[in-house]
Amino acid sequence: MVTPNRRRRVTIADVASHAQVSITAVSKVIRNAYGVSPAMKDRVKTAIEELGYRPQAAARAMRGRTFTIGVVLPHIRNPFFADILDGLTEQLEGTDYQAIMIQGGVTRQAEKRAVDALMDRQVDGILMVGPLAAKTRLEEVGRDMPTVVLGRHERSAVYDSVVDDDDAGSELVVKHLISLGHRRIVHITHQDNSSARPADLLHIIRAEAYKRVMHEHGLQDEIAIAKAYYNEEGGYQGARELLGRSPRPTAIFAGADQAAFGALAAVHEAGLSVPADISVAGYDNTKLADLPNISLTSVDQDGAVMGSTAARLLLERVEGRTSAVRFSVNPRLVIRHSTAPPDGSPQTTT
Amino acid sequence: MVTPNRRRRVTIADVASHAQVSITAVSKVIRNAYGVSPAMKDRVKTAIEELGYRPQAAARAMRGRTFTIGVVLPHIRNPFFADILDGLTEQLEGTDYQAIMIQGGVTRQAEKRAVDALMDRQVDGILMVGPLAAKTRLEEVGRDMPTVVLGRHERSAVYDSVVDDDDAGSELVVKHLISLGHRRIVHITHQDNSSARPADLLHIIRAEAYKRVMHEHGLQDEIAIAKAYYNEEGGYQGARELLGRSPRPTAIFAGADQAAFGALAAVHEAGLSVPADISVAGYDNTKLADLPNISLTSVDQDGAVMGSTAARLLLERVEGRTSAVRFSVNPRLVIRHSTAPPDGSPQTTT
DNA sequence: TTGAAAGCGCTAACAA
DNA sequence: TTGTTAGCGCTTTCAA
Repeated sequence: MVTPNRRRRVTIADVASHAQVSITAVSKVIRNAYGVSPAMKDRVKTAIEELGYRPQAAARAMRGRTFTIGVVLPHIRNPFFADILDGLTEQLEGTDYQAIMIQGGVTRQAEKRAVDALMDRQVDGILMVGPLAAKTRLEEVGRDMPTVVLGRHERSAVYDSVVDDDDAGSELVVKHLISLGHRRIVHITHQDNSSARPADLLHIIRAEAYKRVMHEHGLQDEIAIAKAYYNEEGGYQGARELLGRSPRPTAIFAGADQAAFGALAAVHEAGLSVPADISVAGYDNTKLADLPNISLTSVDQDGAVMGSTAARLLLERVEGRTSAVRFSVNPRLVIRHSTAPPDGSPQTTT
Repeated sequence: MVTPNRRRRVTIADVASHAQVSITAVSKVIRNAYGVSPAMKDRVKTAIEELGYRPQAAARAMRGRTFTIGVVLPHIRNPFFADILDGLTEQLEGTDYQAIMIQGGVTRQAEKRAVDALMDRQVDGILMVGPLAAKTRLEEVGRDMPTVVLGRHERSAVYDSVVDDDDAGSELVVKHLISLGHRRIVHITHQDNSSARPADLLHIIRAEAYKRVMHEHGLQDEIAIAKAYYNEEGGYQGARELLGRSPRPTAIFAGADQAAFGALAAVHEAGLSVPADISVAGYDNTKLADLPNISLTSVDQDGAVMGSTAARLLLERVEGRTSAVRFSVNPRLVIRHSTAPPDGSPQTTT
């Protein structure tokens, strides 16, 4: 037994007395502030090393920053969020900032609790990924602290936005299916719990783009949308509902890969095969979509770039920027084996 | 524009003056401490409501708790972690505690940074999921604060452990394959970056159990293990390596579902079909394993129970328990369509 | 039952 | 360049 019980943490005062300097001097060194001689800096740094001193975020928070970025994720089950987080982590690497995550959950109430929890903990900035809250609430948060919102399309003057061009991405999928010769193309969208203006939500935008493109190709009578969830279960339920239509659709466009996986399950269960009997496409281009036995046609939105950009914007705000910035990534269609012309019809181009 | 710029946060002093009581009184009320009359309590609660007061964690941290539980996850790409987190969140619901997550990464150095970051932020307790650190380091953490370690098998007197019986789980899979008539059963394990004693790591235990059962059935000459990673890419690489053996194995047991998905990809790519040409099994029983077009035989370890237990143990420690507790869940084999007798051989039972 | 006051570890204004 | 000192918002003795 090396140490008996909980040991007292080394404080700035310990470092000061060990280095025989004032507390201020130590504070200046750890903050890289002006007005310290190289000699002083050395002595202090040595003392810090020797004692293994680390500043306590709580004490710093009382006067200044916590060097903490709070990230609110609805949940961690969507692998796309991992890409975002990777980009964010990479961008924060080398800075003094640390990202902490918190689950926002699937209700606005839980999400508010999560955001409040981050504010209570005095994070320096907050990144909200696909939040449910209304714009007014987001602006409330944005007024209280540096804020970046990822995945919502409204424009605000008080927080920054990072989005994918969901309208363009959705259009890519639908046009691809139409060019393969499909007409009975159906869509699985997300049943949200949001109080946002519908037009600002990515799943609504994807669904609207689907409708728009169908219209533009004279296929308005074929439009059919299942409202489920962007997850396996939702995709399964949605596909079951849509497969029950008569005549049966020849292509399913799920608004997210996770839902597309569920749709694939429903299709198999119905004794149909992909893509011979029915084509399936998703959105997000998750790693799983690339597995040969799934090989799902999907839309790639660069999550890592979204994450690193969000981090950069957040740090800029922490450093003082107050003007709002909006960043948009361009989606890219990744065609795989889950989409093909409908039963033997020749491939045509529109 | 409702508020001009960053508004000052409501403090305990604001509440006190608004309620015309002392700061101490307010403090007592928010802590549910003894010695407050119901009348006082009412007045204070009303004032808190009216002002929308929320205690600042940083200030509380200077004297007492932060009501924060820190969770270190290697990454968030493994859906099994989501199950753990769900259990943890549910258990914390209703308490004043909030869980925050931080990515530990894949190197010991990054993991240490993450743990240090949590300590700097004065979390009340820490849950480490599948850490890479050596036992000595874990005990160091455990001596400094309430600690629960999930997924590591060593026994410690200073922190609690939550584990799956990986030996039993692995045995279930291998015996299942043997009973189907397989002999050339190979295994994909994880190439770790840990400085832990090998025997304490779950992937080593799974691999050792595989070897043990093979031995027990006289199949020691068929043992073959690929060291890759517990993710899609690793499973793909590992399976490619193992499929190159001659004669070709008839069954692949991947130590994790994620790796099994990659293995399925490699098998398909090799022009083989599952389970006709080769059986594949995984571990973790993730949601994806249940999709009909994957239908992966896997081992279920109840992640939600592990997560909620971890939270319970952590809160007990925060409340003062110092004796160490170890909790183990029993794995359960879930047989699906990815495993079957090898090419037409009759099903036998061992 | 109530409240005054000290102090947690740090930052920053100010003085030397 | 260096150090003194006044808080930041809470909790917790201790006295009234």
